[in-house]
Amino acid sequence: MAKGKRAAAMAENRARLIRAARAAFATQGYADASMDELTAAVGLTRGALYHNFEDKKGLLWAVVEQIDGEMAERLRIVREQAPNPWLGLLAEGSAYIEMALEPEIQRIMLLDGPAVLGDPSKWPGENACLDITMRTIRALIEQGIVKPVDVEAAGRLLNGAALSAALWVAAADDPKNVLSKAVDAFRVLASGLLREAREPA
Amino acid sequence: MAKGKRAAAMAENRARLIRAARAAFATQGYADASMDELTAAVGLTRGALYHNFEDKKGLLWAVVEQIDGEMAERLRIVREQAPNPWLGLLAEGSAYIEMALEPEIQRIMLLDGPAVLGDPSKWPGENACLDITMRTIRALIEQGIVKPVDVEAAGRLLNGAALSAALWVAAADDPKNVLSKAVDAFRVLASGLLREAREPA
DNA sequence: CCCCTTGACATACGCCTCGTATGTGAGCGA
DNA sequence: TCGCTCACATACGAGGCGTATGTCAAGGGG
Repeated sequence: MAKGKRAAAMAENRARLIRAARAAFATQGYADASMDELTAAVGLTRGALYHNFEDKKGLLWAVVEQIDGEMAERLRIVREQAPNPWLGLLAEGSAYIEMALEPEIQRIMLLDGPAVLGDPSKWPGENACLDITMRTIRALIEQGIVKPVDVEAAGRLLNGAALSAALWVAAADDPKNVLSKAVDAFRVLASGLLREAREPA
Repeated sequence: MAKGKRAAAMAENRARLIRAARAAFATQGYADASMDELTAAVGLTRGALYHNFEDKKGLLWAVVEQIDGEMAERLRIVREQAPNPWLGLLAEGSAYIEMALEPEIQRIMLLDGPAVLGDPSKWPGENACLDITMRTIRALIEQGIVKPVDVEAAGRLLNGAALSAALWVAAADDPKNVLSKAVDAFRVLASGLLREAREPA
């Protein structure tokens, strides 16, 4: 039981730093987040940071990977609960839009992440959200519900549309009203993928 | 003739600083661009910068406004050259995607801009690109070509899809091939807006 | 013609932050 | 028990931003 005492403590501290970083990055933004304050908030110093992570960017990488995994899991659940694949795709889109309303996701994943770490399509973990969308589209094409479009292209554009919608909703004075408009528009655009003009039951 | 000698020189210096900032921000990114180097590159010092602009962010604001205006003008020309409004909308989308391939636009307008200045939908100049797209959609709805969707919602999602496509193309190893896939997918999504399943001649 | 004000810019300074190099004390093997 | 290792703290240097202060040309009044 006294086996990995050091390692366990280190993992605990890593987790604490990541938790603090999520909060700091989300509220102050990456650039304005001070590593001194961040580490002190969990009773450590910058020494711990640069021992556990490569640098400030490395900490952001860790945060992004964690959030990315959480988002993918949530999207997976939403899709599996839908009555059919097509509605699953639409539900994914809505869920994505709603997730992007959360300040943490918006700030870290959609604003600072791309600016600091570069294009999300090159992130390791392959941007799990996109991966799920693509899988759904592929399945719909195989079932003949969706036109035989390029899967990656369609997935990326759909995600982009949802993201844009989310940012719009997030910045709106009247989020509820705007949210419904955004979801409607998303469905209209997505319907362009359908082989038949009418949606499947 | 010797009337506004001071003012003219100042305008000239302002323009030079903005030009230098466009280059520096595009190549190094906003955060890594040193104001000392930037001003020295045009034979000035930071004193001139903080006299002409509020601060580093203020310089970015000026750069963003300038680029935004240029993009709007280019989009306007593309739209006007199209044979009909619907093709104009598609051409705008393609043009937008292609513009986002330019490192300057990509880095400043799509990455650092939103991260530093906040959501683009709140930028003054109203994000002229979006404005044009919305006007086109409104006209198409009035002509009965496009479904009566919410104009702003449709415009924002279309722009978002195009933006996402652009980032994808920009980061691709094989830009040419990916570009055509992206444009195809954009047209498929846009076709969801059509009242009739088939495109107008 | 001189002086004085104004404004555009340069210079100098303080503060903060990041990254690294060095110190230190607890844990684990021999 | 001795000593090595490693996780972390401390100390230091470099650089960047923003501001306060200095300076010199341009223009107006006497």
